[in-house]
Amino acid sequence: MEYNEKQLAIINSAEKLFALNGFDGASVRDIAHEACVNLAMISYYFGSKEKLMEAVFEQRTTKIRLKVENLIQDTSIGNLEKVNILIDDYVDKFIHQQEFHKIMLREQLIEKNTPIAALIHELKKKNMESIKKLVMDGQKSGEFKKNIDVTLMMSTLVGTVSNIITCQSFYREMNNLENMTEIEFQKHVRKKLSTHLKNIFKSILTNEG
Amino acid sequence: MEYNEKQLAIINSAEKLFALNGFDGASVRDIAHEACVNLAMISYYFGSKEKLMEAVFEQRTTKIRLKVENLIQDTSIGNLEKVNILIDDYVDKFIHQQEFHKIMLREQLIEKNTPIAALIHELKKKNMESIKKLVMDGQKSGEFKKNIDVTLMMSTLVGTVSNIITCQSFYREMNNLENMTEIEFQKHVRKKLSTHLKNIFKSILTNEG
Amino acid sequence: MEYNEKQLAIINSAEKLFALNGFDGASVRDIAHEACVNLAMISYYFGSKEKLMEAVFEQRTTKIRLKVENLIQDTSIGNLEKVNILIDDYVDKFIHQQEFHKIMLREQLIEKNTPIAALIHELKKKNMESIKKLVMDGQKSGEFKKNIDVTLMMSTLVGTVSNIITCQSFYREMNNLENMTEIEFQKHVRKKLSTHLKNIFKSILTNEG
Amino acid sequence: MEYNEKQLAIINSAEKLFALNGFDGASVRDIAHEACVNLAMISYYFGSKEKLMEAVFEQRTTKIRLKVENLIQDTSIGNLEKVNILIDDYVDKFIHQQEFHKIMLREQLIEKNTPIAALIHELKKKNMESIKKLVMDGQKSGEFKKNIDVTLMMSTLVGTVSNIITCQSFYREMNNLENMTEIEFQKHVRKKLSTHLKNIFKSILTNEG
DNA sequence: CATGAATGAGTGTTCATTCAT
DNA sequence: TATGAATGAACACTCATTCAT
Repeated sequence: MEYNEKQLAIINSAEKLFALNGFDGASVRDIAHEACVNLAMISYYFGSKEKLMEAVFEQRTTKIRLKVENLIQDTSIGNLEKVNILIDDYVDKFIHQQEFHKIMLREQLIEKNTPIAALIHELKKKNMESIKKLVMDGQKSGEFKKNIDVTLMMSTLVGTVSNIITCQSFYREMNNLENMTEIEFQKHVRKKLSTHLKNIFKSILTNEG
Repeated sequence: MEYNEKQLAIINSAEKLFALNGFDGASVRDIAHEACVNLAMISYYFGSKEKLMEAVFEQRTTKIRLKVENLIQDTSIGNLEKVNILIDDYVDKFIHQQEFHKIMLREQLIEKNTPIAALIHELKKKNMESIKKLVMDGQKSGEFKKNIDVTLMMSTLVGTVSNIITCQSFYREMNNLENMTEIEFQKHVRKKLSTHLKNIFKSILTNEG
Repeated sequence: MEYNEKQLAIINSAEKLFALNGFDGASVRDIAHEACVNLAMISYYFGSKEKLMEAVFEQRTTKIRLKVENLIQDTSIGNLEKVNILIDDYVDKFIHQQEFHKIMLREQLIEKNTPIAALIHELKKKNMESIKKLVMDGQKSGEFKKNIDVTLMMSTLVGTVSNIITCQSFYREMNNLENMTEIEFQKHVRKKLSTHLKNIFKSILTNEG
Repeated sequence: MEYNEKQLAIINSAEKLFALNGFDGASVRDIAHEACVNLAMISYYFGSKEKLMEAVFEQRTTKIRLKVENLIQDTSIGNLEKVNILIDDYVDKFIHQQEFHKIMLREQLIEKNTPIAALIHELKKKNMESIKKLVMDGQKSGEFKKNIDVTLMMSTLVGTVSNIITCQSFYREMNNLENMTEIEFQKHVRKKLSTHLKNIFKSILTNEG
């Protein structure tokens, strides 16, 4: 699906306001105003508020899937190194698409079988399969331990990053980083998170620290 | 603050629907209907929808704080063991108050300075201070390593548990546990999460695996 | 009808708030709060908000009627002097029962046949008959002119006083009396109004100025 | 500000119902029904019930101010004649805009500093200044007496007319005019009021009757 | 006698959506 | 294609009143 300039403006504004106020808390009026388009355009282009949310998801998730699959199939990189690349990718993705990921976190709290829930589920399933394959490869090659709970491991990756992103102002306060610029802070968190998670994963996957 | 039966029914229904649909997605009508009380009772007892949300928080958080502080001060337990108890407490709390914690996760996504945001902030700050003290005690006694990023460590604890709770149906699917009863599943997850987190914390805090 | 202390407190509070906010604008909650009585007491004592309004009227109007009738029948006073006494009475009544008269002004704007409208109507009718008799007496004695439109004359009396009372802050401003105390101002207005109206009535009723 | 047909229908219905029931007594639902428009249109066009009231005022008061000012500046008319024209204008205005003037009377009973109170205040102030100038002109030319209380004089004008308008059914009854048509009655009252007030003003302003 | 609790009807307002143009 | 106007449904909340105690 390709969108014109106005449609993209709507999608971006929707992403921002959905992230900030939630689906119900963000009105199509506000989104239209933020995007500087006529209110009726949203229904006109996307059909409904729900369909707009789906468009936001579709727009942000299409590029994500391929990356992981390509990485797994690359035979020139060791499996632990692949894991480390994956961690860095994940951290980066979260940091640079904070708004979208806030929407995802929110949507996962809803237990209804919405089309968006289906999209998220599929995305996570595909990802999980790739990671499982990666772990099995590592186990076959002797790099990784046996008996690794991949789901739990991924929960730690996703959960830790989500938590830091969600609570970044708290993180700043706890570590006296209130005066850092946003850019500096992102750089700082990126480094810290990367090291922290790589250490954890090494400990989970391999036999020594 | 003590609540009568009807007030508690309202609080419980509110907790459930706020968790399920978010603050804006849950209407006071639905909450009143769920609690089998007249619509006007909610305003009558709590003043407003916002105040009801605050009552939900107040009701759930008052008991939490003391536990951690008491644990820290107990001199009969080793520091690593204290950490393990803390992990088990945390996992249990999340599992048994899933709905409330979903509300907390949601509220933290909002960046506004609501009274509830203040309550959450205070709770987290107090908790963090206790944990920091615990880690320092462990470092003084030589049990724990130097240079431990407590904030990151706690993010891993909270984030991992949150993620598992949020995505429990996905977790069931990934591990072929769809047919487990809710009780069995909780027991299973409790054990798994506990072991997983204790391993991670041991690796973070101490020098060997 | 005799009222106990609480009932009188309610009536007084009702008078104040009805005058300030109108019948619909004053809630029974506010009245109960102002009177420091339980909300349910109002329905309990007076039956309904409407009945409370009637009680306010009944309480304030019972004493008024007699005065005029007695004055008319007094044979020791000249008719023009009677008119002057009447004017002074009227001015005083308005000044000292401002709140109640504001309610009356408001009620007369409503064209519905409420019980209160009937009370007001009866009061005005009785009054008007007395005045008509007074004017006829004066005409018979030769003190007053023929062809006097008593209704119009009374409209000028009532209308002028009402207008001054209603717009007293405007009157203060126009005459640079903003710094006068309430008591001083009432005294001032009383004198001014009295003279003004007596002059007008003399001009209407008699043949020279 | 120019209004379309629907907006004018809303304003007219609002004027009618505000006059009849007061601001609080007239619901936007009733106004919408009276104007045969959808309930939401009122918020859509005017923003709120209060803003609608302001629109009613704005719509009715814009044309009024100029008239008086132009009259004062006309050098071809004597000052007493100007006063008489003013009286006729005033009487006419009240008779033909009864509903709006009832709203004004009501609003002046409220002592809050609403935007409408400000509008009324400004209107009255401007008017009063013009009249003061007119009286001073008359005094300079020797037509009028010295020591004239313009505020009281205007209170008599406005108050008398207000009272007659407010109590017109009582006036009909007192003068046995119940069977007159509305038009005939207006004509009758107009004539009576005009003469009555002109006499009073002559007596107030000049030295003989 | 008095009242806290409770209620159905009603309030003004906002919502996502549709439609005529 | 684009939009100002319009709408029915729903919103949170307040109302005057009632009732069990």
